[in-house]
Amino acid sequence: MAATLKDIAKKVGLHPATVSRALNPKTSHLVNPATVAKVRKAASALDYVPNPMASGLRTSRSHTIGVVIPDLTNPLFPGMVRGIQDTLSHAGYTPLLVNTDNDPGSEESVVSSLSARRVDGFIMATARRDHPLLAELAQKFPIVLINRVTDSAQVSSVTADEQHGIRLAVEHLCGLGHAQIAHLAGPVWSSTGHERQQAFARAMRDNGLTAARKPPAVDAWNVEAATKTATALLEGNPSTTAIVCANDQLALGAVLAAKKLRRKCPKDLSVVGYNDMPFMDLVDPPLTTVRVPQHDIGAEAARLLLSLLVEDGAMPTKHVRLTPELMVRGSTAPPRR
Amino acid sequence: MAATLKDIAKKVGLHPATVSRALNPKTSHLVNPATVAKVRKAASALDYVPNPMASGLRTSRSHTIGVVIPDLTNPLFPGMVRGIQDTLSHAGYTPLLVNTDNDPGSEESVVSSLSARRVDGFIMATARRDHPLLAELAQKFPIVLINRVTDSAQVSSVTADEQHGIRLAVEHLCGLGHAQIAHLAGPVWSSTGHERQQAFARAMRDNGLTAARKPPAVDAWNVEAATKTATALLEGNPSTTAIVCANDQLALGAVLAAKKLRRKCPKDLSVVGYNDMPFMDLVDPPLTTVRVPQHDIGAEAARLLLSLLVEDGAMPTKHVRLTPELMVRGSTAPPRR
DNA sequence: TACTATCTCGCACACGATTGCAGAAAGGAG
DNA sequence: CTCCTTTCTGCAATCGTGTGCGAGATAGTA
Repeated sequence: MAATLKDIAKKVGLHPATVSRALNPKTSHLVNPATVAKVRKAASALDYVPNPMASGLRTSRSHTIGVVIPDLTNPLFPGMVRGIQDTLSHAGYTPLLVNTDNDPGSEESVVSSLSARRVDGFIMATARRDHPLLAELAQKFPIVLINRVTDSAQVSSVTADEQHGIRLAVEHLCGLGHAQIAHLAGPVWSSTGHERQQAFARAMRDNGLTAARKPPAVDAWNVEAATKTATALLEGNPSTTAIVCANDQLALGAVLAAKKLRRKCPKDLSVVGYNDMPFMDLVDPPLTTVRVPQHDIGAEAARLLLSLLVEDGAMPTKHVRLTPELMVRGSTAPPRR
Repeated sequence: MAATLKDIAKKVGLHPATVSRALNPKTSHLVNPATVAKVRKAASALDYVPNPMASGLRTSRSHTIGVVIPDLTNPLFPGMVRGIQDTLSHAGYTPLLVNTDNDPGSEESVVSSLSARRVDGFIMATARRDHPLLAELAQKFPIVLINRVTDSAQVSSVTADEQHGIRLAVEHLCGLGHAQIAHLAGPVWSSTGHERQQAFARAMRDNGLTAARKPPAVDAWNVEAATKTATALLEGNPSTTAIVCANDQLALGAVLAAKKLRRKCPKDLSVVGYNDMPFMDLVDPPLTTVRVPQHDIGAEAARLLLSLLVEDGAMPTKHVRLTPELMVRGSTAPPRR
């Protein structure tokens, strides 16, 4: 049905090989400019589109990229995915999207199905600090991590500057007059949970405040788990006037916990989130949060991976950190005295 | 690097063709069970994974499905996409995801890039009521529509039962004692906007109420446009005590409009949304809305498309309607008297 | 004129899997 | 023992592109 190189060749009276060279920008200099033009004209007249399976079979490059995320329904990710899609598609690459639900077993199966598809590389948002599979995979494929990184940093990454983001949150609360500030930490197996926790301790110290040595850590990035942990935090430390949360879901949980304990947010408790998911300006109360440039992270990761592909492994690993921004809304206020 | 049929053949002393038949469930009955077992063992010993480009080239089936949605960052879609992914992957198919931003030009370009990739079929969430490109595409590919349908219904679809969903909303408001109920309609070029509007008129009639002949229609599915239109609605009809909105974004806009006009929701105005996007239980006020089974819609669409693929066009078009459910929350209350 | 360098193009094969066809072997019936 | 059927496997071609190699043509130089 669809036109092939052979059809074009027959039409213009040339050999398919010549047509191939003429249409390929990298080899068209090997053929007479006049015939190139002739071939191009015939190609578009026949609506020729190259068959990616045939060329992929020959060159063993699929022009597809595996994109591995925990869960697409987590509003943090669609923005990043769009950044990836928009950038990759301009370069003739197609992302193949899969979810792991943060389950290592399921990750292994989706990754192997992607490599069965012969993807040319990976963009992964599922890194854990200790991640044997990732190290192994990095031997065979170019990989760029987004959002999270792994401890043994042999893999390139694009993340937000956690240090800076948390500092913005802490200094905002200090500026409002808070001194009893707690951190509601995320899972420690993820770099985001870990780094934000470290960043919090440092930011507190730099502002002359003392943080709890071991902030309570939520064991999953969701509202329900956060509500439980935040309740315990507030019951254990009733003097707390503000909480910096490791992400927006945790912040929503903290607000719910406060509500349960009859503490009004922001009057009795200020809460700061992280990520600025869609509609966080419309929740009750509108959430003060650290906005990370989701689209940019995805786009930058895609660009980085594309350059890894052309360099073909001969590129040093690179860690890009994008700067987040504080969105001040209704969930923070001066402490009650 | 990766093992091929030839490698297996050499190892067990057979011809590649026999190995191919042995490993393919559809042809393995042609080969001696004993040798099948031998081949299988050798295959797993060599970590054999079939090369999809090679088999695709030969069979001209890519085992990929184009999934066309307006915008992944619209929280309505991730749930559907996951339903699609989960179902397709179990059947050995891979979805290729693209966004159109509701722009026909961009839709044409992404669709052509997908057919250049030789997808085996399409799942589309971008149908407009009048949609020439879609009709044309349906000639060449199996297609299943989700969420929206097209007027000339020659294409299978999986949607929510709009009639039923809107009726739930209207009867809920009637039950609370509302009589001055308005509809904030979505874009009329989309079947969802149109059908919900029709459904609203009918539900009102069935409940002995009169609806405005021509409800104000928002021209895009977003909060900003909705706020403007809702403001105009409320200023033009101050006696309105409740609004049924064509989707959640519009409902959020209606709430904002009310706030701007110093009418409290739900005390002075009840608002009902549609879709039940994530976190709609945490906005201010918690949104009463019609929940559509997003994951199920995606999963069902994938199943339908898969059966279209095996039937190879010899299947009548089928329209599946899934039943939505009303989530009663804080944005609706009895009218003030 | 002869020789070399350059440009342009065709030939043939490879990539890895699928499949129609045919032939060998084995088994059964008469 | 012969003939026929069934079962299993090999052969070879094919899908559409890409690419090393070489042949022919043309141009340039001495």
